[in-house]
Amino acid sequence: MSEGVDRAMRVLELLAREPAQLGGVAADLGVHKSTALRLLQTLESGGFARRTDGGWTVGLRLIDLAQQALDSLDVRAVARPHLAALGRDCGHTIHLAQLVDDDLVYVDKIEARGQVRMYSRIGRTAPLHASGVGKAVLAYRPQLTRLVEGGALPAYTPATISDPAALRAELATVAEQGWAADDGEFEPLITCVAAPVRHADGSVTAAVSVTAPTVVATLADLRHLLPQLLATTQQISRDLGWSGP
Amino acid sequence: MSEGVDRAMRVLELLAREPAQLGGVAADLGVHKSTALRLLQTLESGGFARRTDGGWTVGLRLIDLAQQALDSLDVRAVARPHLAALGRDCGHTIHLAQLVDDDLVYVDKIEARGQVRMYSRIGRTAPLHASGVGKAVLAYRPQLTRLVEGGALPAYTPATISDPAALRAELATVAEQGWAADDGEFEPLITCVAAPVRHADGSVTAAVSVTAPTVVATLADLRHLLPQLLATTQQISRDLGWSGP
DNA sequence: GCAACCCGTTGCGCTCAGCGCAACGGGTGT
DNA sequence: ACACCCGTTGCGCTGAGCGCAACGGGTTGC
Repeated sequence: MSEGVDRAMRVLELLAREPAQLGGVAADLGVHKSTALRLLQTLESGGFARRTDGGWTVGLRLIDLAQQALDSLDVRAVARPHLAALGRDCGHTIHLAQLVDDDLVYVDKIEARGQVRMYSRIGRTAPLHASGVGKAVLAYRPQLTRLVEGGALPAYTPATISDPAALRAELATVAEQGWAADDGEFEPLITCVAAPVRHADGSVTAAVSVTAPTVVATLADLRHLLPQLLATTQQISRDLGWSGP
Repeated sequence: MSEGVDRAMRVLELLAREPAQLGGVAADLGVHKSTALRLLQTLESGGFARRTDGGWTVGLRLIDLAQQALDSLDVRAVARPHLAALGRDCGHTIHLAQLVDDDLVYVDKIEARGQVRMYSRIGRTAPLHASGVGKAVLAYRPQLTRLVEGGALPAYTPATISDPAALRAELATVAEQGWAADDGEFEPLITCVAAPVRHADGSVTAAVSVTAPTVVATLADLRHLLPQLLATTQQISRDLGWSGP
């Protein structure tokens, strides 16, 4: 474990939240100002941090590298045009989430018209038991389902499914119908429908969702979009080499 | 200068390009495998690197932090809905580039329908003398123009303006007409029109462009979109607090 | 089935990279 | 003019981090 590198990551976590002055960085790390300064100077030399009027902020090289890493994800590259088309057709926010180890991470997002604020952001994880994309993936991964059921099922809203038996029943329904819904289970007043994306070998490691605030579209409204959603995820799956049902 | 942190940044540069095995990382850094392994383990503990079947790759925490840093850019948040609307209206790729110190960096991009490959990517810098957004910013920043003219003006294509006097004349035209064009000056067969974005104090530190391959739209075609582009950049400027001409 | 090879990994002794301290220059506020 | 705070640098000291040697495991070739 490298102490300097650990500190550097903590600095970047801090600066991503908001710019900070040297004294604030030193205090946050619990080191002398000269130590913090040298660390920031090193990060600056690599483009990972930069100076602003107010102090220090995240450097653009970090942003460039992150974008490069995102662009190299196969699923995202293949899915992008399909997601864009679906977004144009239905006018709602579209998400693509991919399983990474045991976490489901948003890797693409087509935002709807108008300023709709929601939790999801590229790079953030989706709760497996309390999101449409999460349930759309869990329904086809029994081993991961057991892992999730064996852990805590936090109740984010009154609608969250926190009972393992209820979750199992819900996932059986999802598997049967081929899609999942989220009716305010993670964020109140945000609903979505989601469907799984299959890899060439048929395994499910990603999912797509159509999401909207309930003032814009109710779950019933979104269900009308299931044909387009399913067509989209099947097309993405075929483009990934899946030979179909 | 922290050697460990410097190495960590170099590892991330490597992994963003493509996943690598431990031996490859050690060789690239010029250190022992045990040293490289400990460094990777540290990065993994912070979520900046993760293991894959093939070795090591960039971790999703890095992507999340980068997205968070992007989301905190005022210009981007304000501009986003306007760029989306412009993209819908004209059907071409829209860029937002912001000046950071003396570099102009793409901070947002609305991609057109269809798979159009071009150099620009969020996080990458645009060449100031050889791009529409670059010239749209330079035209209003005499000091930066002097800096650019005093340096090299690389010729990326036969159309690149490499002569300082010719660039000065071009920038005078841009200032007069209020917009810039790029007719294959950076990438052959890629054209755009661009206009500056003003901050509350009237200064120019960002620009928006409408870009297309010439097989899709010629420069003459894009010029027809100038009214919408100018309306968009003026609206963004007003939303940033600019009181107008 | 066995040997050779390569991978990732860990414990440990040694040393120099990185630490905090003290001092500095500069800007701001009273 | 003085006090305060900021960012910054040189330097002596020490423990964090280095490479080495050895390990376990998987794969390949014979």
